[in-house]
Amino acid sequence: MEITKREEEYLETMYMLQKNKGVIRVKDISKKLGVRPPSVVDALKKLSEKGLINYEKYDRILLTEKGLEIAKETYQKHVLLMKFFTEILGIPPEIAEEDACQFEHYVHEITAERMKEFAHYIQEHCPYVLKQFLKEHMEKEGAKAQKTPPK
Amino acid sequence: MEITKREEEYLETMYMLQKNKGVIRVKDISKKLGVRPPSVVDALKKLSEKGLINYEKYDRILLTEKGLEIAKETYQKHVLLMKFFTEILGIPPEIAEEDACQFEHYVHEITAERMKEFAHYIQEHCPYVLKQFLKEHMEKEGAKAQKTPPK
DNA sequence: TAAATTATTTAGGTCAAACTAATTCAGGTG
DNA sequence: CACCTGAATTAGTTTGACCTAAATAATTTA
Repeated sequence: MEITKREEEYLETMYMLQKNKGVIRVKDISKKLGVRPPSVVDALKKLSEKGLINYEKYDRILLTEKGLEIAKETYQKHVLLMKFFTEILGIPPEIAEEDACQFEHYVHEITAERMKEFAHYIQEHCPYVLKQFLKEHMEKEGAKAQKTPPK
Repeated sequence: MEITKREEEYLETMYMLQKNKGVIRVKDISKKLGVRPPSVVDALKKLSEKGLINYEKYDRILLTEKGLEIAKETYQKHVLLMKFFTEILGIPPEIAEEDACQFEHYVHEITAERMKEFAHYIQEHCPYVLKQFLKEHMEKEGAKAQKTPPK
């Protein structure tokens, strides 16, 4: 039983819903992933067969031990990538989000780990250089944001 | 006519074959992408319909203007990501290769661009810190490499 | 509690991307 | 030139991931 990238994404989404809303509903998964409810149900059936969630129709959805493990790993990579993209590279959150959402499913463990280490290392050893880099590159977006003036 | 990630990958592969071998053959695409020849032929037909290659069966394969453009863009992202992973993070080439091969199809323009700028910036403003970081992290792999002693 | 609304599920497709087995073509050799 | 081999192609399937339309269950509300 192989697990696909997309299934990983479903698990991660369910994990976050569980954390934030307390329950996992088809409708919310559907909204988060931008797919229609029937697609979610298809996915739930497969995940259930693979023993990654407990799912009986019209009943509440729960991640199993194994499912939770995968979801957490994925989520951690997501967080780590987000931090790197926003705090080191200064990428705007919405864009960083999309990049992280894809890369988290492909990136090797070693690369993810190294990105985290690098971030710490730079923040520790040359914080001013980093600050300067971010300042120079985030002015642009600041300017863009001004184009749609408040109020 | 949308172009898929996989089609982008086919185009990039063909571009590299063109550059390295002078001609593009089904067999070589097949080998590079790890798929069987019939799958390649399927892909070629679609790419042809989309006007990204010139393809008549049993005849030589050529990228069109548009196909070449996409191939080059993808290839450039690939190179840039490879540099970042190997020169900044110190990831071993084979692993960096796989990460780049996926991410190149998803990464936003701005993120890719920023990675390049960041690399230059760091190499310029704190080369010694970077050297030290790479040194510390590449010893491990050096050690691993020793496990299979030469000769 | 019966009716209306909303959520979920089933049934039946589509499309991309792969596969195997079988066929056709092209180039090189006896 | 006929044959052989390897490359390319066709035909027919499979699987993952999605969709729409229709049916069913659950929940809210009058």
